[in-house]
Amino acid sequence: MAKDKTLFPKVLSDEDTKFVENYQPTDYPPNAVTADVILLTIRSGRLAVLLVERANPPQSGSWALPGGHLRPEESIHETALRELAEKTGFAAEPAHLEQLQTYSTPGRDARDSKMRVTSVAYLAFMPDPGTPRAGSDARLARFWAVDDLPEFNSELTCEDGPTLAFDHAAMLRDGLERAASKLEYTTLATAFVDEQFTISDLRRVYEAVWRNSIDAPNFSRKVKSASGFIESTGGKRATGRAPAGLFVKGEADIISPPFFRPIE
Amino acid sequence: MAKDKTLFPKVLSDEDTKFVENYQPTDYPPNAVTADVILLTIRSGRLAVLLVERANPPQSGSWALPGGHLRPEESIHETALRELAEKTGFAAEPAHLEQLQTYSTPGRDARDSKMRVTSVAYLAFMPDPGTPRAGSDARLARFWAVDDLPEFNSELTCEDGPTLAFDHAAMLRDGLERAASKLEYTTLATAFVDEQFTISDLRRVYEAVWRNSIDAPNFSRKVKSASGFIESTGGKRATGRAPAGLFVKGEADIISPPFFRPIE
DNA sequence: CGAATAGTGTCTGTAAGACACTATTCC
DNA sequence: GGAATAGTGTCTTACAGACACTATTCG
Repeated sequence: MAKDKTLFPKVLSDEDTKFVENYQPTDYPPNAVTADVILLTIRSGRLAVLLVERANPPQSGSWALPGGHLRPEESIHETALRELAEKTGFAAEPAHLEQLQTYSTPGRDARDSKMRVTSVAYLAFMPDPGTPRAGSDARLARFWAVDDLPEFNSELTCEDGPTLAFDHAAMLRDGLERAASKLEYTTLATAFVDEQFTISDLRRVYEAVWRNSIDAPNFSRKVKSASGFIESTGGKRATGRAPAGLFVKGEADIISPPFFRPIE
Repeated sequence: MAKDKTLFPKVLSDEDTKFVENYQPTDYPPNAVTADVILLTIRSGRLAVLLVERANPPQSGSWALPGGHLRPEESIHETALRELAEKTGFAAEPAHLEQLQTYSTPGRDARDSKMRVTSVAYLAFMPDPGTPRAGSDARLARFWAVDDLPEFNSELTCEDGPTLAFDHAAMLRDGLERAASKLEYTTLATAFVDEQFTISDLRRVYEAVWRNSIDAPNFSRKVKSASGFIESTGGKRATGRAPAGLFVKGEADIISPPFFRPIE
């Protein structure tokens, strides 16, 4: 189809072939491109983000989102997945990974005086994957509940938890907003829970991400009537007090009509 | 405030100062970072996008979104504004400019074999600014109605209009979707009209971007009841048959409750 | 039994969309 | 008058949210 032709022109014009042959990358100002990943999960009913303690400069010793440099042969999306695996030792890919935004303000990285560093932030969701193990140039890797981060909870001070390196606090802020908004009109809440889940599991995802409480009866009816959101397995889980129906994700990606956050 | 500290660390640690001093950009694979702008406007009731005919390789002679390289001292946002001004000669900045997405698939640019080219796409809205004049490395610059582009109208063939260079068709597709969705929950439709406008002007923006027709009576009531969307100037415009009330943009940026596109 | 959770039914307010109807201007 | 546009009123349907109520399990 035509899309392939524009995306990957297999045949270059003679002019372009010559142009590329004579092209000297060193004639241009140097740039670095990196991917940083905001991996969110739900732990004990609280929204948590994966952070690593940096082992190397710049900002060695401070906490940051896992990330690293684009390699010549990979897409930036692949960079995000690779860095996540390297820095945390998770075998499983996140249930959802999407590009968030690109950050390039001059001065955001100490190296900017010699080479501009442009970072593409990615947003990822997955069920609680347990404890990460720090890899490559990370000293530590762990999940932090978002409201245990001083920059996201005005009741805490810098002494109470990590403050973030670079502009990663801004990235996280944008990621949290995107996550909250995505739950409104997509079925991505299911990316936070196991393959089989109860409606209450799903409701707790919404409550953690939206930081509010939701009327359980109304939520239950809404989810069941949104076509393609969830499908009953017929099974029951007796973990709580009353046995709850078990469900799996349906085929739909979009909720119609959307669920709305209460207006703040 | 804390945000400034993380974004622009004025004081580097000794370790970081040393690290930056010893940093050799040429030790790393070369990268280029560019900004490409999807500038949308409404012309004769139709949604139109600004394209330039490329004067230089790669893909010289084909039509593309205006764009160019990040310079060492500027943010990528500033690159977008600068390239737009250079390539089209518009004195006025667009009424709205936001980052859309970053494109980095290997092979998207012929130069990728020597240096990866990562492009940050921007989405811009403005009232019809008249005819652009081609500047810097553009042979021609003009607006194209989106449904005069063969890649966006299945009834046209390549003979009937320009097909887009690189992956710019994918960018435009994403931009159109973003624009349509932004009109649902923001007041950005006002970025397409002059400072003073009638409710029908605003409705025609929605109709052009959403590619549908909207019931005028319902639209009128909805816009007027959405607090902060528009404010009456008291004036009237007699251009049409019946005189229509004139309005300016209100202080709100978000429409609550949102306007919804009809489900396709 | 009492507490906690799962799930039902029912009511109210708000808003979207359909559409009949009136008002104003230009030809 | 007739066509085009601007703007009103009103009706139906749908859904969000409040909340009373029942059912099931564990301590």
